Amino acid sequence: MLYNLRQELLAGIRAATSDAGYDYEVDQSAIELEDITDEEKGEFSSPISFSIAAAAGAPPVDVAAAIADAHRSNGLPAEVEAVTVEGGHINYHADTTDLADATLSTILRDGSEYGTRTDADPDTILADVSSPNIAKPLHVGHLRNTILSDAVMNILEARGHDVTRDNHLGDWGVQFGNLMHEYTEFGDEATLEDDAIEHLLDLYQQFEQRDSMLADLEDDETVTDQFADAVTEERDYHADSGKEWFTRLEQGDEDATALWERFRTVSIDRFKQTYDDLDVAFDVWNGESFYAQEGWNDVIIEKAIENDVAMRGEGESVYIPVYPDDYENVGDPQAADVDASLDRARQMREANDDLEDADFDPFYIVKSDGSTLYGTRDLATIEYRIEEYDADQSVYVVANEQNQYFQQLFVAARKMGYNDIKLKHIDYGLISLPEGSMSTRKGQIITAREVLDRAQDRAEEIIAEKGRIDDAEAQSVATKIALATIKYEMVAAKRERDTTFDIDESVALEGDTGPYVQYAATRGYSILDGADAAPEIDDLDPSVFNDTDVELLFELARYPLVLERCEERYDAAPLAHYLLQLAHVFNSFYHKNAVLDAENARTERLLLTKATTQIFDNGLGLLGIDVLEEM
RNA sequence: GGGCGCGUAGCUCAGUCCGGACAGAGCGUUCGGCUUCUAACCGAAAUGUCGGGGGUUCGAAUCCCCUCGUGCCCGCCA
Repeated sequence: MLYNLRQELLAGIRAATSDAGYDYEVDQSAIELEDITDEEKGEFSSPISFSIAAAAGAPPVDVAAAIADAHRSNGLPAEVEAVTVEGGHINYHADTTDLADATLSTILRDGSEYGTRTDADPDTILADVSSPNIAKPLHVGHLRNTILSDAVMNILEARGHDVTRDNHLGDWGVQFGNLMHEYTEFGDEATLEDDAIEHLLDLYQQFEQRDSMLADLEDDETVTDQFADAVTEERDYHADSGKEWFTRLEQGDEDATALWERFRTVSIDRFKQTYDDLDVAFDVWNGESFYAQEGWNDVIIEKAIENDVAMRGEGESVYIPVYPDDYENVGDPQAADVDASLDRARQMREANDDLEDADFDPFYIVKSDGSTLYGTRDLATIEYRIEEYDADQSVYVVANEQNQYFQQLFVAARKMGYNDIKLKHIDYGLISLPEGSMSTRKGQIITAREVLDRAQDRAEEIIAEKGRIDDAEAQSVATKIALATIKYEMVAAKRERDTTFDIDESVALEGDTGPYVQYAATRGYSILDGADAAPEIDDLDPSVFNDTDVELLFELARYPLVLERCEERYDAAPLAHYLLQLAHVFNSFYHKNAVLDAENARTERLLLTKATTQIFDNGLGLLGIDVLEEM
């Protein structure tokens, strides 16, 4: 209702401004939603009189009064009771009766659909989500990605779009060649059988640590030349063998493929356990290997050369030049403006002996040894998404350390001629630990498993302390609380922010947490349980509502606006904050007001309670958090 | 050196994109509230040079410039 009212008021202000004799372009920012507790400001307010007054040389109060008068005589929306002018602001006061009636009937009618919308022309959105690398365990960073992705995609679906979640596995690349080398050289069949992921991680870390140690030795000036040469030889032996394995894999070699498939299978089996525990799912698992094995990489390389947007470098290498002025608005199909011509790059290359000095970044799609790299696969993914899905948007939930890479990818994609698709990097901040940043290579990680287990243990402890839940149910309730804790924590900070993940703090169940919201919802259910019959909307008498009731009503009414904001930002944090706020208001509501024993507002407050639990259900549901009847 | 973020209460963070009326929460601190729909709760109090400086504006936490601090990226890895 507030959603429509806002649009109606905007049109009204536009007309009133013009009728009052002012020439001013009224846009969306002219109308603001105010805090319900501030009576003076009303529910919506507009400050446009200040800018008009500044230009017209008249006092803002007079301008505001003139616009308000005009609006009044044109006719205010039915839901608006009065328009007032305070210190130059035009304030619209909603009619509480209408607000109550419209909001409650809408929520109770729409039920689980409340807040969602159907888009007549929905976008087909293909999303890279979760995207762990195989042969490594899931860690806290994957937890943030997976949970944030799930919530954002749920919200985009609620906003009417058609979303396909692609768990874009990192299952291709030279790193797996390295791993095959390490396994054939040092691996152990029995250990692999026993705990595949752990063994593969050990081998991976062994390869990386040896390589970086040898690199340090090479640079060490105190060693003899002869020794340094030996070090280089040793380092190249391993690195070359790894590259060779990957090349064999790309060429479909039987042994390489068999080994790779084995690594991949054990990894996916393990990932699925964690995804099940998190209660998230994906529509497709088109890892990077898919695009390589299905020939999409070749399509890209041919197309790039055919369209004359790529040039050849050393050996077999091929790259797309990216100029510094290509980046602006590159994700937006309407506003992107790239220079696909190779002329500038050719001139720059001639003018500079060294490619490093040229004023463009080469976006490589083929390496000098003829193998592909992640950029090739990402372009292939875009091609595939357009061809197979007719995608309107290709979006990527990937940490912000890859910001620059995605900008380059998008430029390269535009140059390839993918001009009608929206490209969006949904970046999020890195998670660090209290003791410093994480690194899989150094072995400093907290696994997703550890986090889930600790949260579960903590939730079970607290349930035992409260002693309200039967032992039989305690564990499943604890699981839901533990998940609420983790999921809320992972989306509560706005995406862009780096966060420190303190496991002890995030399993605390007080204050600004998922369980706080769950608890409020549970209280709602508990109240509804105490009523003999479900309240009927036809029995609603909005005149009995007091300020506390109206405050809650207002929170309920603005839920759709919150989802709109989430869609705009591709973020779930505004929803998480909203639900927290709703929980606060609802907790105050039932503390201040008796519901079941209300003297003259029992039906009305039951309706409010029912509507509130509905929104907890819907909103927490979008965050992937279950509501509990008891806790 | 270049690029991209971030800097708001002791701590963790909303608000910034689209400038408006006294800058908001949670934790922690102090005080009060469970024979009354679950106290995983509620009420009250204290706490701020919105990193600093300049500019634009009737009006700046919000926009622009400079600066300091901090994180990440700058590989024919992903």
